[in-house]
Amino acid sequence: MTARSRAQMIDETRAKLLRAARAAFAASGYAETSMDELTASVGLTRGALYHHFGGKSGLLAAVADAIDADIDAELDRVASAADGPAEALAARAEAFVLLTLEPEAQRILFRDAPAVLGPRVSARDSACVQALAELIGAGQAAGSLRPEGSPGALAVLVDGALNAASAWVAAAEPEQQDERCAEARAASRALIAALRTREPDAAGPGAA
Amino acid sequence: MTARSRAQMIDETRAKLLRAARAAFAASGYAETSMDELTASVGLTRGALYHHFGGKSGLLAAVADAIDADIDAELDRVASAADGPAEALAARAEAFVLLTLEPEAQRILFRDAPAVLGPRVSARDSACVQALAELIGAGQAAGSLRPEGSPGALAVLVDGALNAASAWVAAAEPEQQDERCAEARAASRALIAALRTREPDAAGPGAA
DNA sequence: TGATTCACATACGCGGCGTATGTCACCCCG
DNA sequence: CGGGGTGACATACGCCGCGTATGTGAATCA
Repeated sequence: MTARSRAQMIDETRAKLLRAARAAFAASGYAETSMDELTASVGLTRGALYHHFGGKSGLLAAVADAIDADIDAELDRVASAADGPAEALAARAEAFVLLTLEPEAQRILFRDAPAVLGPRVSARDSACVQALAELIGAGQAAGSLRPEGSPGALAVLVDGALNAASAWVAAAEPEQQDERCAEARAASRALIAALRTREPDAAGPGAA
Repeated sequence: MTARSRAQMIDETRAKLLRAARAAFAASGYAETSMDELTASVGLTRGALYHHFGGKSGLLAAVADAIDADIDAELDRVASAADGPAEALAARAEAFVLLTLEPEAQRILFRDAPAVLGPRVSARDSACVQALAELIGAGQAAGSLRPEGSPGALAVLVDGALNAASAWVAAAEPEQQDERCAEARAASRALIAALRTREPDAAGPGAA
């Protein structure tokens, strides 16, 4: 029983750091979060931090990865209900704006991580972008999405648009929040709709 | 002659700080730029910095404003040649991706400024977003752009998409840069084209 | 059971920021 | 035209936070 308690302790240490960092970064931001306080808050010191994550930015990267994975998983669940890539794309877009309104995504994924980790990292980051690219490619192949533009590039654009929409909503005063949210979702829907071919797949490819 | 040299000296001090900061922030990033070195490089001390800009972040804000204004002005020139809002929108989008490839825009406008100044500031920042919103509104009114989605929200989305496209190109390895750039421009064109109405303004509203 | 390794804690030094305070030149007004 | 006031900086101080080098005790393995 103690045989594996070693490995368990390690995992738990990592998990504690991750959880605390996720909360602290979301609440106070990366720069304003002291690693001394962070580690002390879970009964550790900075030594553990540097051992497991290599430094403050390594911790940020791990946190960002976790959040991105969570969001992507949730989007997958949402989109799996839709039939056809164009529908799935629309579903993902709509859900994305809502899912990323929390400080975790806003502050960590959209603000701090790109700045600290660099765009190269934050572009690759996205399981979300990957998923978008695949859906767009499938939609183009099925004829339900306009064929102009490569799936990869379009995915980047769409992801950027959705990120901006989400940030725009989150940046609103609480009173305007709901109004902006509706506006942003409508605009997102319009943008995705614009990418679809106007004639349904009349004589187009059959099943999707 | 010395009568106005006082005000001139002040302006020149500000300008020296601005210029040095613009170069240093673009080259090394905000966090890695020491204000001691920055001010010393133009023969001043941090005292001058805090006097004129209130602090490091104030300097960043001033630099970001300047860059944004430069880009917006250039985009205005480009778009003024186009006839009709939809054409102007397309022209701005295409030019935007190219104009923002330099480190000044990439590093300062897209990376550091949003993170340090906050999204509220960096959303408002954009003279560019304003311009997009006006063009979209005009295009919708003229019938050359699809009417779904509010101009304000769509402008945010389009701006986000273009920012992402630009960052995506800039993040590429030098060898892939040209290829990605072409791809990004094509995708941007496709996105804007998708927002246009397919039938020209056949029996639509007359004047803009 | 002893040596080794690993997961942390401790200790140190440095740089950078913000602020409080000082100083000197210019401006205004009597 | 000269003295007080104001503004544009420079100087000095203290603090915090990071990274790294080093120490230590417990668990693992031979």
